[in-house]
Amino acid sequence: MARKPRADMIAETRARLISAARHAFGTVGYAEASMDELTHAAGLTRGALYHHFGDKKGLLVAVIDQVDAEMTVRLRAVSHGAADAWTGFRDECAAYIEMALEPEIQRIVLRDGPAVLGDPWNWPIQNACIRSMTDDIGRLAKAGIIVPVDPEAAARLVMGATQHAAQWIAHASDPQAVSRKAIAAFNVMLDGLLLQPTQAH
Amino acid sequence: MARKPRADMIAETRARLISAARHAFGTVGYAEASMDELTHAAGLTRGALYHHFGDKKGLLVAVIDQVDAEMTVRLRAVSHGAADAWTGFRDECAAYIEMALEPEIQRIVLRDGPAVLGDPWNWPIQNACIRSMTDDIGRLAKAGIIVPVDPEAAARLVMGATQHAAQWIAHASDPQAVSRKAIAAFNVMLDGLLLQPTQAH
DNA sequence: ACATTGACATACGCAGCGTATGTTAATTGA
DNA sequence: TCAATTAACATACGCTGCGTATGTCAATGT
Repeated sequence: MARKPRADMIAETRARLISAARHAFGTVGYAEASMDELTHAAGLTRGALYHHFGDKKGLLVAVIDQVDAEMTVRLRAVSHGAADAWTGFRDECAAYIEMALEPEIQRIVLRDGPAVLGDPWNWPIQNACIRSMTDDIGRLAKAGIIVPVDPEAAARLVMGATQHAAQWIAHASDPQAVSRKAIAAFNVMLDGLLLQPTQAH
Repeated sequence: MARKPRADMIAETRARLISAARHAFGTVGYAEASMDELTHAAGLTRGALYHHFGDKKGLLVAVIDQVDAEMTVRLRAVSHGAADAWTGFRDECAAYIEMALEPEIQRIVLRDGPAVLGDPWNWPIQNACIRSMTDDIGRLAKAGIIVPVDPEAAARLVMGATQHAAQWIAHASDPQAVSRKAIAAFNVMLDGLLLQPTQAH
């Protein structure tokens, strides 16, 4: 019974370590997370950790990869389910704001990741998100829906504004009210991209 | 000779420690900066450091305060020297991008600061910059130059886009070309705020 | 002049990361 | 089927580096 191939055991070990690390990094943060406590919580020792991930940073990379993959799936689902390109783009921005509000994503991907690993422009992380948004904007520009603008530049500006807005909301005393204000201002800025602005704020 | 009052000696000690820390944090980063090396470079020991700043984080706070003060002065100079409110606002945004390109500011204020101290919405840092930009936008809205939008929300979105753009530029293989693209896209977004867009890209 | 405060140095303990070494179980080859 | 080898993990160690406790000496107050 329990005819488990070795590869599955290894995958499970890795998954448990990543899961424990994800929880620790997401709550107390990367710097405060102890490798001893982390591995113990996963029912393992630091030996397993260093065997699989090399060092603490390697573990962080693995965690970020996992979170980023989930983010990409969620974003794709949003943009694919939209009626037209423009609303799809807006929905994707809104979805990104909501994701950036989640403490785990905010802490691990948006703060500790860049601080520990260096800025994300090099590592694969977030490039998936950027690429997705860049493609959307490129299509919108080609279709003549928005003003001709460099797609990647626009995508990066939008993502920057989005992340900032999310952190602002997350730390506000009244997140609901601040969220409304941020979304309203955000829509104004996005309308600025349209060739025929709705001006329907 | 050298009739130095005690207060001046203390101020000089603090200044030397902050200066050494600023250099270390700005080059190798907060996590990799050793307090021993740092204080030794300043001709002192860790005793002085812990006496004045409490702990490593306290030193980081002091460094950030200093850098932030300089940033605020530079931004105010830019906005005060502009012909009209709108160009003043644009100049300020451009100045902020340029500042965010400086490695010291990018690393200490924009990356390590938030990661180590938590998000900046609570500490005084950057609030000066935010306040300055918020005031500008508020005046522009009151004067009917831009669409009615919550000033703080707009300021935060603009700053977010700005910081992101700066990091993009800083890590590009061709910073000049990327900078042009970013500025162009940025102006498009800002024009979206205007009631009578120039559309002169 | 003497007491006191405070600026700074010295010395110590301890946590935590990384590595070197050991142990056990699964896979390979004949 | 049974070595032999490889690889997954545990154990043990050293070292760096932060924070604190203690000591010293100069400057200020009376």
